Amino acid sequence: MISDKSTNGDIKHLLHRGVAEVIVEEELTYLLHSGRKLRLKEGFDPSFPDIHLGHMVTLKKLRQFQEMGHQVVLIVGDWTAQIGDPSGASVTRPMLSAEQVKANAKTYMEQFFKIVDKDRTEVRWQSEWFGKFDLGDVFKLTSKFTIAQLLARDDFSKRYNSGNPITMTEFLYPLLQAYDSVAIESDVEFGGTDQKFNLLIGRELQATVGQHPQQILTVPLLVGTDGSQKMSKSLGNYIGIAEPPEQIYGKLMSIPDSLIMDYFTLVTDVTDDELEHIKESLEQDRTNPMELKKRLAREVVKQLYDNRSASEAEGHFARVVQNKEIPDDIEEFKITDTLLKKIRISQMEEAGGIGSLKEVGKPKVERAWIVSIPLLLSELGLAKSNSDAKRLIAQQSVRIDGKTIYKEEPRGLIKIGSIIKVGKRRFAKIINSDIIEK
RNA sequence: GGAGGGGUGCCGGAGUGGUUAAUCGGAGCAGACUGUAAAUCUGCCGCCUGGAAGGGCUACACAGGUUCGAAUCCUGUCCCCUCCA
Repeated sequence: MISDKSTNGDIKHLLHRGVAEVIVEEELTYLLHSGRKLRLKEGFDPSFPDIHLGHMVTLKKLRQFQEMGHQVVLIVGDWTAQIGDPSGASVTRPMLSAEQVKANAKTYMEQFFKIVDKDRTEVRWQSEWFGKFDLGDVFKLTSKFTIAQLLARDDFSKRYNSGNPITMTEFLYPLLQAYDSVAIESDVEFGGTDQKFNLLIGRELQATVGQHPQQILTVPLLVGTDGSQKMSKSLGNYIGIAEPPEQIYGKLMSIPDSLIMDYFTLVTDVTDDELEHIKESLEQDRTNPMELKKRLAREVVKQLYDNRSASEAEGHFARVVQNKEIPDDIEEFKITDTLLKKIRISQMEEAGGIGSLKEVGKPKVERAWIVSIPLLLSELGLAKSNSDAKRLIAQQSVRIDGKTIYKEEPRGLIKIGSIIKVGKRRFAKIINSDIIEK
């Protein structure tokens, strides 16, 4: 049963904070007052399994609805994923195999339930209904829409007019999504503003089969860390909610100032009053925006992890980034005979003779090797290739145990515990091999 | 079915026989400046080799061919787009 504790104020806040548009607002407001348990539809394509902060905006909204007693219906788009959502795309997307889809869905849901309440979620797979679809059903579905209707959509018409291909399956995509709404008898569907078209088609289809058309709630698209395009995995400007706290914190610190307000509004729970304060201090230049970003980063990490992780991430940031100290969780690489062979040990008398790995394997044996630094970097993945490594060295951005490597002398001394630093942020540590290789 | 246009490096997009690893822009990387912000400036930006100068290899849809020499010309194949039907 739905609690009727929710006041008008609550509902207003629910329908406005972090919301782009509600269709139809009066109707949804009415439904929320009605005491009925609403079915909230959220679909996803398991094509990219990682959820990022951009998705989080919708998920937070779902959570808020859940807290008022409503039911989320999560639809796994195992059919539509094979088509690829054409929304906002300027090119046709590649199709996915069924296995990929399954694996992705699993990962997705693990992340999904970090934010959405699992107990108030019903998970449905599209294949439940589309698995049974035959050509007759396809005819029935497609005959309800016209090409003109589909071309009304902005990204389709743009592509069409600029001579880019649109496949028939892409045209089908919105119809399938719409059918999902019918299949689960959705009351409200959620999505980013770029989904508006698809969501509206859902309303139309529901109406034609005699269902009450779903309400639509769209959320603004979060701009990615690059500050210009919407956050998306393929653009590489995203912050994944499953990333480690320091990563999330660090990435948030790197967003441009112009996005601070958006991020606070969309992905944190700071109160509207606080939002107002933040806005003012930004406008009046009262606070160093960096401080506001720290607050933001803390808030987000706190939500995704906990308070402690947030403080730790902050400490990490202060030490490593601001004071340029060496991080404590550097990636470690075992030194092995195979590795040494690859990076060419030059026999080294001055360091007291070069050890073979047999000796290295024994703990406490102090050994050092002179190795080719370019080879070392590419072997350890700190550079893309040998040539790349050489360029990095030429730019004097490679340091081993604090000593800069110069291109005139691209060899260097490494030993157990050596710290290799490339650029400002890439680190690696050499550790002993506990397995003695042949 | 007919007519026309096109496929170049991560992306966009020049280049129509040699001086082209291929103009330029974007992205990316490194450096300066900073607040891991913006803006700006500098360098790099196929792979291998060399401390460097340099050398080698691979590359302009694919496969052949012409030529001393081809991203550029010819033939075939594949793919894409537009218009007409």
